[in-house]
Amino acid sequence: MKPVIPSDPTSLPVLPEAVADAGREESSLHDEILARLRDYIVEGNIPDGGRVPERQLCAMFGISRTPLREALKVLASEGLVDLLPNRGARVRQLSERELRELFDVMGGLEGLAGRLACENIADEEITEIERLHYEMYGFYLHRDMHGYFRINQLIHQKIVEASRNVTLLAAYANFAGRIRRIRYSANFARKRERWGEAMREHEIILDALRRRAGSELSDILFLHLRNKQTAAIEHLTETDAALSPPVPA
Amino acid sequence: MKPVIPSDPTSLPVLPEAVADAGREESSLHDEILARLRDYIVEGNIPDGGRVPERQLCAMFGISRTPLREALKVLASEGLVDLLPNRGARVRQLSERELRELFDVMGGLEGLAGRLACENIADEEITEIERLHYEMYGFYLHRDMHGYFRINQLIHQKIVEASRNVTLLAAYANFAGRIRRIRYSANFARKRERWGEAMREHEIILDALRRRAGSELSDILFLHLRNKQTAAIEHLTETDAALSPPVPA
DNA sequence: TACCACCATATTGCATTCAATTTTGGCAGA
DNA sequence: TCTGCCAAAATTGAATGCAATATGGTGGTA
Repeated sequence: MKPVIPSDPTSLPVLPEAVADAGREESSLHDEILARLRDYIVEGNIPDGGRVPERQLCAMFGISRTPLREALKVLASEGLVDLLPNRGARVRQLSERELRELFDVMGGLEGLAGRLACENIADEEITEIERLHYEMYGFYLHRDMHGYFRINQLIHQKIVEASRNVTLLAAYANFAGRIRRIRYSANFARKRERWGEAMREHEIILDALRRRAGSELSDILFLHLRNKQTAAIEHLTETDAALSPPVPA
Repeated sequence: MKPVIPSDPTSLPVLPEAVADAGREESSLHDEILARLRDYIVEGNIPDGGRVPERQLCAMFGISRTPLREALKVLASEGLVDLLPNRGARVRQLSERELRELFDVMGGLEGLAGRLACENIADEEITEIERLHYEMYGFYLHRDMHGYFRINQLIHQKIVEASRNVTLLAAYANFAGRIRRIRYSANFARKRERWGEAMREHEIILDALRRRAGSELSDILFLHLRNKQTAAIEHLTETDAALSPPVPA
């Protein structure tokens, strides 16, 4: 008398987790679905502006429509999808303007994080970030973009964590999720010259953090994100123009 | 065979809107319920940490549990309520720590708004804010706290709007909603000395805005909110100690 | 041939229903 | 009287069903 019978594997592609997670009778199916659906969308499995077919996803996840619809409402409030009355959900496609806005908000949040971090960070955390910084510098010298980016993300994450503000951390994660789709493609957009510039900015960031100059760190972090914004927008408009004609509403 | 029979008015208090809104067959019932429920909670109709009784609210709003539960999920993602598995929703009671964090995030967002406003604000908008500023100063001189506060909120709102960033505007509104309950009670917490201090800060804010000194404005706005934070926390701990013993989980 | 009206189908929104977990009340035993 | 346990009631989580709206296709007319 299992409550959820995983949908017939022969009829529709069932994601592996649908079966694998049967073991962990944790808390709520809703949260599970929410996280899975968010990942599914963020990872780009549905084209920009494409419909999010309720019934199909239900079959895929092996659940009924109720928890899926709840998850969709939450994702809509997070800004990942648009919910048209009586016309279903569509994955929200970010206009260039929204992308700019998101980067600016991320910049503001990181700036805030830096300011707060200067108040609260422990010396050994600074040491850890210094270590990461030099590790990243190594990747820069070896022109290892992948490694560079991994450490880069980690440093920013460490700064946000050092703010000791879990509310900020959650908001940051939320906004980061919204641009993650873009970031995937923009990761390797960095022109060489921008790369060096970013590296220099990171040195200033580290310096300000060492001196615990909150206001200064706030400024440089915002500017750092602004420059990321510019690079991402440039990359996006280039690839957009090359690849995808505007999707009809 | 009407699908929804509005609950018997004699049995439970039905909010007036439940009947009044029958006329405007607008879009989704869900959004309507979401907004109404959010207001209902924000306005403090449910005690801090108290249970949010699904069935009772359904009766009150005259709907079934499905849309209400959807709304609850969204409110949970907004941080207004906690959702305990199999144990229903409780209005999230803000710890002092969370309150501090929220004020800091608000400060960060306002600081960001100020920075962006300096880039984008039109001259006539500055003139308008100046006008509001002097109007507020009048209320200050006449010791009219209510009027002062109204204009104060308006000025901050105008700055956020001048950022020309609707994403930021939405995030700001979200966080503002979370502390609105507190603000209601903290509105009149301002000590006289703090009041003068706030007024001086506002003059610096206006000055930085006039000179479009973004980084400077960002700093002062954050500090301004920090001072508000301190005042609110002081007020809250005072009244908390006086009025309410800690609510058991 | 192009355009519009109309009908069949699919999809969505919400209510209802059912299973499962928690909570409560009571009872027995210490 | 207090404690532990068990059963009944209440409440939640998820599935299903039904009405309303959108979608897509067909036929008729200009």
